Amino acid sequence: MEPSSLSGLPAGVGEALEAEGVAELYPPQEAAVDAGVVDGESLVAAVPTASGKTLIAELAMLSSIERGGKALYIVPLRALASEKKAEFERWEEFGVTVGVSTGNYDSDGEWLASRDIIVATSEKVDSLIRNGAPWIDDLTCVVSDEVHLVDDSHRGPTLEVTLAKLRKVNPGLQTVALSATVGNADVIANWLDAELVESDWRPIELRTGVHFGNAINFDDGSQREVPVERGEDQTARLVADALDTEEDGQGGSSLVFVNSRRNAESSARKLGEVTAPRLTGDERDRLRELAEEIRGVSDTDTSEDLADAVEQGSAFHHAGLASEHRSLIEDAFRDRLIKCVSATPTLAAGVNTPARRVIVRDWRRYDGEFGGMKPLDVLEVHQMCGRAGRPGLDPYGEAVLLANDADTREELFDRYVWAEAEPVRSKLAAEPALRTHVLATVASGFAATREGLLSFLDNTLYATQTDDEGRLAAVTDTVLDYLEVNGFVDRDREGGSESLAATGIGHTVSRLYLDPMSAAEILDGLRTVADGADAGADAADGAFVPADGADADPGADGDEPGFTTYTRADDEERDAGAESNEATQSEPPAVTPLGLYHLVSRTPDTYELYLKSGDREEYTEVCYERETEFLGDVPSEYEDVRFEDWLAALKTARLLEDWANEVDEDRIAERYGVGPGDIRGKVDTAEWLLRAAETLARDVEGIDGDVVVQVREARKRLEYGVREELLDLAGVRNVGRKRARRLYEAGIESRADLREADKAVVLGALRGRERTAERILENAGREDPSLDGVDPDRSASAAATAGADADGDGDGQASLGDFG
DNA sequence: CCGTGTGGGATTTAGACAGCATGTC
DNA sequence: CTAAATCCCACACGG
Repeated sequence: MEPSSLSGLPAGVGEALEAEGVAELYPPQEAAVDAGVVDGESLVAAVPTASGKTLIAELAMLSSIERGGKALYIVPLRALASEKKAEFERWEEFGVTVGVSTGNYDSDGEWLASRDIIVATSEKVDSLIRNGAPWIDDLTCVVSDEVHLVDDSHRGPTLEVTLAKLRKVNPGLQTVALSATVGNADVIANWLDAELVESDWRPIELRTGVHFGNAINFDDGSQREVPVERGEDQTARLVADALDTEEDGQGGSSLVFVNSRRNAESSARKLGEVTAPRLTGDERDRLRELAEEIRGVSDTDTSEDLADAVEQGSAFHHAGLASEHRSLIEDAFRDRLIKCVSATPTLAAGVNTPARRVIVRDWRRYDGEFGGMKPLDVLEVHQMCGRAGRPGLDPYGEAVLLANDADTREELFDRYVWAEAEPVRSKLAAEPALRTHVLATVASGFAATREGLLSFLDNTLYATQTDDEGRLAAVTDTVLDYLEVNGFVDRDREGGSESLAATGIGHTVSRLYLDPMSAAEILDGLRTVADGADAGADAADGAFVPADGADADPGADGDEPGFTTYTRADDEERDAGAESNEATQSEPPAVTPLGLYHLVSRTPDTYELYLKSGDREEYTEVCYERETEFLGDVPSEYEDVRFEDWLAALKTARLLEDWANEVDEDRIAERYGVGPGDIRGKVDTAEWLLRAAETLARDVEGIDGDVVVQVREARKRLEYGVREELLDLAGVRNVGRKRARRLYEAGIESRADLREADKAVVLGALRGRERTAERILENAGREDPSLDGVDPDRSASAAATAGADADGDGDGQASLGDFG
């Protein structure tokens, strides 16, 4: 079937596809057309990665738009949103407009409403529905990329509920779901009332095999000799082999999957010895430039190590990298400049980064709950393998699993090569998931009664999959109790039915996209400040918290009945013993940034930092030293199982405090054992939660107005990464934490000072960077920012960084360090 | 005395979505 | 209940 023979697409699209080189649709694409994708039929396409799924989605969206409609493309990752947007923008010449909406990159609502295609993450779509984005009603086509992620216990329920809502709002909606090949695609199709197209077909041949001893044995029966000498590294040998095998005049790049960040880094270092000797002089030069760029992103050890590896033509990739690092690596790998990337699963499901050869070095990963090394899911390994073979560059792709002995080789064949991916199972019937979605469903008007709620939930994948009819209702009731007790939902039981309505705060929480448990924790903490001596009694009015840590169970996968007991906060207090609570009961604690950072860090919306050995001791000490700063009760060190989590949150809070005290990034990375990406991530999350806290504090009665100001300041200090006295300066564009501190040390303490100050001093403080200084003066609103003929005042830069590296101990003074 | 090598026990362990506007004369 | 690479430190060795 030729693209130009398709009817229903905007004029010229078929021809344009042919011009792109799509002379003939791929078999799965043709099957999708036969199933009616261009005629508005719903469809589930369960086909391998890189087999033309995106074109199926494009055919659906473009034909829908041609009929006067509007399409939404849902992605699982922010990075994919921009990738897809760029891809879809090639249709703009046919009059099709594209917009994106994600947490970081948001276009204004009205502008979005005018776009034909909107690309967004599932959470963002959920949020847009909660906030009543008007264009949701206009959608005629929704595409869900990587739907098999409904299986994810944390984010799957959001996708599931969001699709159910979209379909409810718009009954005629064409739903196109793109899935990896999974065991039960038919169940998904059944749920979405869609046709099913299932295929193993790939445009580029993929051979999957296992290497052991001197050869790779492939699934097609073929064998490739790759002898490994004694003492030689298996992975290195395979990477070298791919590089030395020229196809199209070029050696093949490799992607190595490993099971930890540290392994990724050490693997990249070792493989540099393989790639470096195979680089051309030109490549070496370009890699050196790239390495410099990487060093410029961040001055942490991680960044330095990455740059060192990259100079050798090898790189690592994991979530500890800053996002700029990640895209630099991804781009250079796609450009074949970097020959080999050692990665954690970040690259398996992320943006498109194919390689000739994929090496799955580690097929087991540590899992605390499992109690040891757990074999990866078949689906995950298949996704990794699917990265093998670059369309248009490689004639074939090779995926190789590594075995140390013959038994393992057989096991790997059985477990992964011959195996079908696991069936997808909904994780909706777990408390944390339902807590959020029940509130949102009620708040945004999808249900006004308990029965209505249950009947709405009947449209989810969970409902079509479960054999236990009562379970969803049981968890829903538990969650409703929780929401009612915390004042988010009003229930009215009359006769046989029960009406539900979100309270004012309930609406706010839903719109802020907070986990209701986070909101409860935050409100509880803020109220402690409001009424001082009455704090305990006040908390008892509204704040109930699960006592058994039910939420700390990420494995709640819908199999075990949820088990939660609710305890009044003041009972907790009594149980916990008096020693840690005396201070909070007798007088209102002064609100400090640390207190607020801890408050948001212990919320289920913040991912916990790992407590290393020695951390327990260290943070227990901090806990006592700074006892008065915590908002709410401190769990007892000896009697409360939550103490461990509390300490982990304290570690996060200290990281945030350091950031807000201008501690250098590399120092923080070292002190907390994290990468630059982790720091940015923590700061971002905390900023988001503090903003939400600010809104909550304003909306709720009984919270002191002064608290709102404190929350805002703590948040702004995180946003800019500066101490209080630099807030004004750091608000000027092009002035970050470093420049603000230098200006301040030079005597320029505010935006107003910038407008008045001696230009020579400004220039000196900015180390003689004329262009930068001019831009900054302009942004500060100076009338005549020109620095022509101004000589930098050298003495102004001498004081730079004094006090900038001080350890934060929360009293606003530089201290002598943390070794005392 | 000190740098270097060795061995065994201790330590550590993947990923990543959301909102939203502030200060001034 | 399950692993394995790496780190850390003590200790031995040789110059």
